[in-house]
Amino acid sequence: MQNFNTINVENTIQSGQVFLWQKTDDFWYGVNGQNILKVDKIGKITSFKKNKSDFFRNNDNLEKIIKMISKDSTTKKAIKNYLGLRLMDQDPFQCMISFIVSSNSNIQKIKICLERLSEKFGEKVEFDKKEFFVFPKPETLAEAQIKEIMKCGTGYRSKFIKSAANMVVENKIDFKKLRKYSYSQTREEICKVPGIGNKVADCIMLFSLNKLEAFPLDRWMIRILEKYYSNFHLETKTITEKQYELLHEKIVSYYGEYAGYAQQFLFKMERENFDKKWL
DNA sequence: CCAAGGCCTGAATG
DNA sequence: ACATTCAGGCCTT
Repeated sequence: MQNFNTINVENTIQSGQVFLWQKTDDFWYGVNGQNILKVDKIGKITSFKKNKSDFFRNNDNLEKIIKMISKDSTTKKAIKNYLGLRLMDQDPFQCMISFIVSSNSNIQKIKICLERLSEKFGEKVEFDKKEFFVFPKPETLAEAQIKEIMKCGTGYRSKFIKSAANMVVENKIDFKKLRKYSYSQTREEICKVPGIGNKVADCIMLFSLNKLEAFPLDRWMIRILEKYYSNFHLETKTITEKQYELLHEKIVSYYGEYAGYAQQFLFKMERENFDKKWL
């Protein structure tokens, strides 16, 4: 019996939100900041450290949300096929670095870069008789040489990583505050970080700052919207900042305050149709 | 405000 | 083989 409270762990982890996850036996293990999470097939979490966060957002009213975003046959189909897909509430620093790294890249490479960063700058821990590297702390990356960060394969994004970490250390980016800010206030703040534009900002907000109206518009989402919808398209050839904002406003007025969930269902469906790899 | 080019890197393409 | 293109953007001109 599927109901709205059932979590499809497989689909959730394999939906482009997280990168440092692997499956061993019947469990998924993942790095979440300074913590390691172990998830069974129904989404029950045990962890290396105390885990007080609602990682799978069980407090969201999925029945209400799904009712609200079920606006058309395309969305309904995506929801029907991938019921149990959740948004995750990640460690914000790891999420921020992850999506800075993601720009102009692909999932496989992002994963490798993040693994190397963790190995090089994160602490080695043992959990459940296995070894893991937790995600680097902001201080560590802030103090790291750009040259050394570059060795992880992050290329021109390396200097962004360092200064982003530095802004967190200096409290210019305060995730606790941002979590309480509105969507637009938060976006304004995190877009001050070099390497964070509209798309990366939306990912960080949706996946780690509790901003469910965030709707990341990457190349895939633009393609999806143009394929299935007649009124969601860009007026320009390239994704300019203005056009991004206009399209985002249209989307939110269409789907409502939980638009981010709609994005995740659509993205998952279309990428599966094209048989893209997730991790 | 928009278009165009550059950018690390590695896999895919010709 | 080897060159070119492209990939889940961002920044500068």
